[in-house]
Amino acid sequence: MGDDPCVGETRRGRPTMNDVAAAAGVALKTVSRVVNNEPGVNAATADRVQAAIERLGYRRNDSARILRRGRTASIGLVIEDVADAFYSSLSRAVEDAALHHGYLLFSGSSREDSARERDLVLAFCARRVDGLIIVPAGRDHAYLAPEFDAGIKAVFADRPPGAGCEADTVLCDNTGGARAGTAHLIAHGHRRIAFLGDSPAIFTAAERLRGYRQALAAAGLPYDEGLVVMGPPDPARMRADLTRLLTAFDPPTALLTGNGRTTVETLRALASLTGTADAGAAGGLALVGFDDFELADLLGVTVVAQDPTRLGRTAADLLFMRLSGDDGPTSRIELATRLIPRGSGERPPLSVRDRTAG
Amino acid sequence: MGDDPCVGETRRGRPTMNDVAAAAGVALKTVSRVVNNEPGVNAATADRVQAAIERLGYRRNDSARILRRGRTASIGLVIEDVADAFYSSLSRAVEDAALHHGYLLFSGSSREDSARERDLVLAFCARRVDGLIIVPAGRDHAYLAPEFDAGIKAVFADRPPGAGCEADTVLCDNTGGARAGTAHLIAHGHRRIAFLGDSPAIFTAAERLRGYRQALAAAGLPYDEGLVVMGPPDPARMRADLTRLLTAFDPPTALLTGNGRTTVETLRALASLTGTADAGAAGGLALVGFDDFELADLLGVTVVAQDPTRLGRTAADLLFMRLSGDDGPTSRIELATRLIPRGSGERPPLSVRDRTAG
DNA sequence: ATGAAAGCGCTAACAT
DNA sequence: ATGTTAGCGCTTTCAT
Repeated sequence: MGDDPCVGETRRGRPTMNDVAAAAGVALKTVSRVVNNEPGVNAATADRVQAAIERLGYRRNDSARILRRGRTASIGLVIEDVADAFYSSLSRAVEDAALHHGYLLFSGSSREDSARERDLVLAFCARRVDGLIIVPAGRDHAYLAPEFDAGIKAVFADRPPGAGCEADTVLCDNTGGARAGTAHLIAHGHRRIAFLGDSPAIFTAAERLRGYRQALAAAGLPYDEGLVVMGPPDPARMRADLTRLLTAFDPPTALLTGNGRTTVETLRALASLTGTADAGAAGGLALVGFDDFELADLLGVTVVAQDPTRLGRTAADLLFMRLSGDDGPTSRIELATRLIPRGSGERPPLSVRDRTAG
Repeated sequence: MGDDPCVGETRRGRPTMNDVAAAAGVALKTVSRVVNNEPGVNAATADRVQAAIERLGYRRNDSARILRRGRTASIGLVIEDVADAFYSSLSRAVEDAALHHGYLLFSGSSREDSARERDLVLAFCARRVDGLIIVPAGRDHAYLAPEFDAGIKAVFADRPPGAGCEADTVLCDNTGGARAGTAHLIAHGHRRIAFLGDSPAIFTAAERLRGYRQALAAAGLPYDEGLVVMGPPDPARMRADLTRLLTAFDPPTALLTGNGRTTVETLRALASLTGTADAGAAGGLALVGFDDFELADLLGVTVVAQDPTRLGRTAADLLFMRLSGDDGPTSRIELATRLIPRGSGERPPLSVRDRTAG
């Protein structure tokens, strides 16, 4: 003690392998071997090095390691909003997979802003993530071309990449799910079914609208634009739209809501409009929600359930296959949805009930 | 075309500043200046460099930059579980703050596992994050000492650090909230109030139990261990415990549930036990939940609301103050809770209602 | 089993 | 306004 190393211990912000080597009286490379569990180090030497590491509080600087090795063992995840239950479940699934493969995760929310999506992706690329899982906000992914050239792997989740961008994609069966939900309402006697969707610029919203129309067409029902409301799930806007719908001359007897937040806001609006606390039955309207949500079971809300966990896991699996060298053609997977009847979607139209009841 | 740079364009995984410099016919440093928007570059030169950057698809390698500069402009966030609404709201607030300050965010979930908490934190430190926001799973943070020595800043959120670890901390007023919730039930005539909390090893669960006891004591009510059930919110276990509680000789007339998941699982269990869909009123029991949750308004559930967004924002503010040089004494902030009456907590005891009704 | 030297791609300090 | 040089902390390659 008292020699050079001691000075080194407080000198810079952090001790380096050099400091550890000096403290342990070995060469830099030996420290590297110990830190990385490489074979070919005498047990006694290794112990000495380990002791120095602990004494100095040494931690390997991964920036330097990454710079040298070229691989970062990290992936980037861009979603729409962590605070949304759908995406937080997806995040968790991706996180689990990353953990399992020994990868670290960068994550960020695009807030449905394509510039922000790009900035996040490029920031992650600047950190040289090995791969990306992207829920795209934008429809132009030309900015990814240099990254792909550089060997970065990307998987798109929930929404496909923009035209011209070839990449693995995992989607939910949006049209099929919306078709099934609509058909379910039709099967229960509804003829005037309103669709309350998110902003039509969002891929999933447009696809679900398509499924709704397909189901109407398949049943020979007319498509009435007056029954379709698309837009971000703003409570005030939705209340106004619902009021308009329900007080119209020929109001809908059933609603199909386009995503979790829309469903929840619809339930709120109905509760306040009809003054009833029993949201599931509000106004006697039938309701099927696209996307399951916490407590939908207690509220008795019939839903077309997606599986965000499976979505995340599938996307991660695909990505890690690419990262382990898979070079096959890109795949596009569509995950099935599942209709869960809980009461709100099985009510017959009010008029029919009136007739049978009266 | 056809000259050296073209070879360079496909040679390595990624073009470097050197490649750009060669392609633009300038020196490395000039490229650096352009990339980093440093002043002192002729507009024409800058354009030439910019063109080369775009042509080659150059992106700065942040690992190299970080290695050289020593600052990473990134922070690490360790929470308990992204898929939990409380923590995903907190995450989003931290993410917003990080974005606002131009920082990138590493995040990970500890799953209530202290080893995993430590691994995540140390992995983030190996990436040389500038700061950390930690919702600790463990109670020993000695492993952070070398990181603190190295100048890493950490803020603890939702739960305090282990003994001997001095760091900024932001908590909710757990005891005060639980006290208020319990007092609310007592004020509505309840004398036998059960407490359903999470595992007692969790700081917040223990604090809330403390608040519950304080309120009982303040009202001169006895503490009955038979009315207290602590444990992770496993549906089956909770059903069994609730059944036992409610079929006991002297059952509680009110419940205080210890966190969001516990509240939700309690509602589920009550709904299935009493066979009623009206979860809020299930069994005629009064109920106050600690922590607000989506749709609690529709279900009419009275809660003691925390503010996870504010928690995250406050923690981030504290961290960024430290990162910008604040070196004052560590602070410990307690955020107030808010009791939101929605019906379930205002019901008088069943026996009293029987008496007045009959 | 151990070590010396080179260099990953960048920025900081110092020329010119 | 532009260029040169050194070196961040590590891994790789090649000795010994």
